[in-house]
Amino acid sequence: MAEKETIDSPFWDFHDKPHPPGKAKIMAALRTLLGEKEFVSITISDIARNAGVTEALIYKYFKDKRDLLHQVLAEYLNFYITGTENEVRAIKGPLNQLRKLIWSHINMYDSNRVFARILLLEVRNFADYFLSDAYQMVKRYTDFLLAVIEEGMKDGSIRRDIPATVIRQLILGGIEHACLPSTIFSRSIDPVKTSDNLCAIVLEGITPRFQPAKG
Amino acid sequence: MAEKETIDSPFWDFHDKPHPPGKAKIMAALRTLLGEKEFVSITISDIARNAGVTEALIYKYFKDKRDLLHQVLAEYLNFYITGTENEVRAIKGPLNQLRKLIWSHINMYDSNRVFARILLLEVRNFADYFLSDAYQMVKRYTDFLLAVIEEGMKDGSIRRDIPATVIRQLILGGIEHACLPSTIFSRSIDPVKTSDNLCAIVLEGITPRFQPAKG
Amino acid sequence: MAEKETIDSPFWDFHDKPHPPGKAKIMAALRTLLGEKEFVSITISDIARNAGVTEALIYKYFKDKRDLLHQVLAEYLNFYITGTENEVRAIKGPLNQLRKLIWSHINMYDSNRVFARILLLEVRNFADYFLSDAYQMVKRYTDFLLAVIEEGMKDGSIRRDIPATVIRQLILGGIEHACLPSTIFSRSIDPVKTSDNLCAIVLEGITPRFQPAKG
Amino acid sequence: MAEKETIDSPFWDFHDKPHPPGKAKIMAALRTLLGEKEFVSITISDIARNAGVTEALIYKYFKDKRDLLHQVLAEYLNFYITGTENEVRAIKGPLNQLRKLIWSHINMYDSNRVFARILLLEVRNFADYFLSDAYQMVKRYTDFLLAVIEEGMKDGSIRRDIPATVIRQLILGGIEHACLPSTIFSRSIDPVKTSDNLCAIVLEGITPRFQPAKG
DNA sequence: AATGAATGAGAATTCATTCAT
DNA sequence: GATGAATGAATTCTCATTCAT
Repeated sequence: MAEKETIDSPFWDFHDKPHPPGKAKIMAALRTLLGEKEFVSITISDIARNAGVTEALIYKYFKDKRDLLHQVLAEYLNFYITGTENEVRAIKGPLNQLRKLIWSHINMYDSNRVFARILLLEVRNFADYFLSDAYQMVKRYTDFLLAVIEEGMKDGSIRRDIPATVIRQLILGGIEHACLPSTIFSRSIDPVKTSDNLCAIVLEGITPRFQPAKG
Repeated sequence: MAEKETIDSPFWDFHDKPHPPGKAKIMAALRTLLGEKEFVSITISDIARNAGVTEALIYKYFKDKRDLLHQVLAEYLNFYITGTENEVRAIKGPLNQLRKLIWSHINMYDSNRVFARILLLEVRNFADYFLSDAYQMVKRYTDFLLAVIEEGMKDGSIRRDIPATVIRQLILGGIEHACLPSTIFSRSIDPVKTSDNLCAIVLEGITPRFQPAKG
Repeated sequence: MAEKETIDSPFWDFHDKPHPPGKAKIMAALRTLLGEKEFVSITISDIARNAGVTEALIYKYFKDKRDLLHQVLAEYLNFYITGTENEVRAIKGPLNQLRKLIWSHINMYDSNRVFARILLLEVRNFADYFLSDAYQMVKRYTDFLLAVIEEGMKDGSIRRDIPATVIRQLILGGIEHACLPSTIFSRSIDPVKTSDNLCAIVLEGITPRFQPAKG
Repeated sequence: MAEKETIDSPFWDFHDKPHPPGKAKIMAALRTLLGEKEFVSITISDIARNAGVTEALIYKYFKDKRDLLHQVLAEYLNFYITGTENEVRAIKGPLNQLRKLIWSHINMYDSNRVFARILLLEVRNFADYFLSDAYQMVKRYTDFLLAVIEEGMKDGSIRRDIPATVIRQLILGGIEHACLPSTIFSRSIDPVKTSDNLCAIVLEGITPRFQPAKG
């Protein structure tokens, strides 16, 4: 998962126009605090103190507390999704690509609890999330996943009698199902084992097979 | 799961001395509100308004907001556990009893989302829960489960080389794993299918079997 | 200080018509609690709990919290003043009577911190005190003190060129001055030494003396 | 006692960086209210109303009600102590300095009842006082007093056979004893007479004297 | 680009008190 | 003579947010 980049430069530098220092400090502060407690119990005052800026500055850059969360999320998602897309494209064969995607996704949840919790828990109940850039990034990601599946249908490696969107739902649901409890109770996930298990079931189910001759 | 009783009389009437009207209204109000939003975002003022009482009355009957939650929980658990114990005792054979228990448990989570969410999510992070009556009820329940397992060991229907507490943990963990995601995202659970799956794995694993002759 | 009575029967039984049990328990509870904390931080609920009665009963017998305080005070003052008057009357000579009075007063403050604090601190800032029975008792006491002084003026043992009320004020002020710091900081008072010191100054000042022949 | 400064500029302007207007108004409001009633019965809402600010602003500048009290106190003490130190240093001879110190102290209690009451009564029962800046100022003051005494020992004007700290305790205890009742009952103190009396006893006791030849 | 000052709305909790029975 | 149920007004404190500079 893009080890190169994380060593040279963290994902929050990955921008055309880098953030002004204050904005960057604020986002970093929220990231830090999310590692310590839930979003609801993080206060603007916490964030400001942690960032070494005044509370007012937060409202210069962000509409409100949730907007800050969404921007932090979008930034991370942009980093993760862009990286993953590139890596996946470098692989041959839709099934192998799916494997890679599933592993990457689970591995991301495991190695980045903060974002796992935000994505799986904090963000979904609020309407404004679905209007945010972060949600746009997620859509870009699921569109990419869909494209991989459709590619597999086109080249015959994935059965065509189940709608691609259903298959996508199955995969995303499976990942979620596998990672949610660990995320909630802060247990670690074994990404290899978990993705292997999931692939065993899912890939088995979606690949076409010889019709066994009846009778 | 004691359908009969829920028709004639709801579980919150199940008491020798019924609650004073105000207390009952408060508990009912919390139950209602928990169906609408998370515990953290329910305010005392919400509860009071919903119950049609003053905020002060809540503090007459409950130490604080969490104590109210625990009492609501304890009341429900008392109802559920007592009912389940009776039904399970009426069944012959520890394995059948386990089956019944597992199904009841999952079915309770499915048909009572509010309590499922409280038990699986809201309550665990706070120390005072473990001092509450509600937790005592849970302990009574898990003791009962343990007793069923031990009974099975005694009569030979459950293997004796795994500690009973480990088996219990396996069952409870399996139930949790199966129900948590549905609970969080308010999806419905298919209790029969879910418990069948779980039983298939668990019961298979804990019943003794003929040693296949080697070679 | 009336040891006999305190052994046979405590002062709160000293009434023509004894209190109904609930009332007695309430007053006893306040007395107890005053030994533990300030009046302001004693709640009606504290008192009720301590007395083993309901809060409502307190309002059956007392207009409000301060009225309860005043009644407790009045009861004690009645006991103390009646006892002291009798003892003082049994003594011959106004100067000896004054001595006795001063000692008794100081000794009461020392051996009964609760009442010392109430009288010296809690009660004075509130207008309703001066309308209470307790204040009437205090007036009876200071009247008695005045009478002793006037008796001394009549029989020539006390000088007549200072108004009796001024002398009384001197005595009461002296007692207060001597006892207040100990009361506030919960130090013990040595009644004998303290009253001896006070008498040395006061009695010296108020007794008539030979006019030294001038020049 | 630095009369000059109190005319030109009140002590609460004595700072390098003056307080923000809101903070100053809050502190002034508490000072005012302390002249009217006890600290315990002054509410945050009282203070805010009196200062013409919102209650929330109080918590911007002060941790809580007691912290506000301590800061008000510290500010006054800083003013008083600094002024007194300077005046005392301008005097020659430790005994004269002690005289000045004692008079200043008593005079301060007399002319500034509000602070006298806080220092003598309100503040002592609470642990956090002893962690406050105000207490640090008091310590600075008593250290200064000790230094004067030790200076006197060095130059032979104060006897060396009593520990300096004991002498200090004697002086401070004497002042307290002399001022407490007047403070509580809002009577005025005569600083000259009171300090003369105190000095008569104390200075007499601590100066070395010719040993009278025995026999 | 950033700050300092201030706010309004509302959170949990406390407490003296009332009243019908 | 005593209780059980309930209240209203206050209290301390929190927090997201705004705005002039």
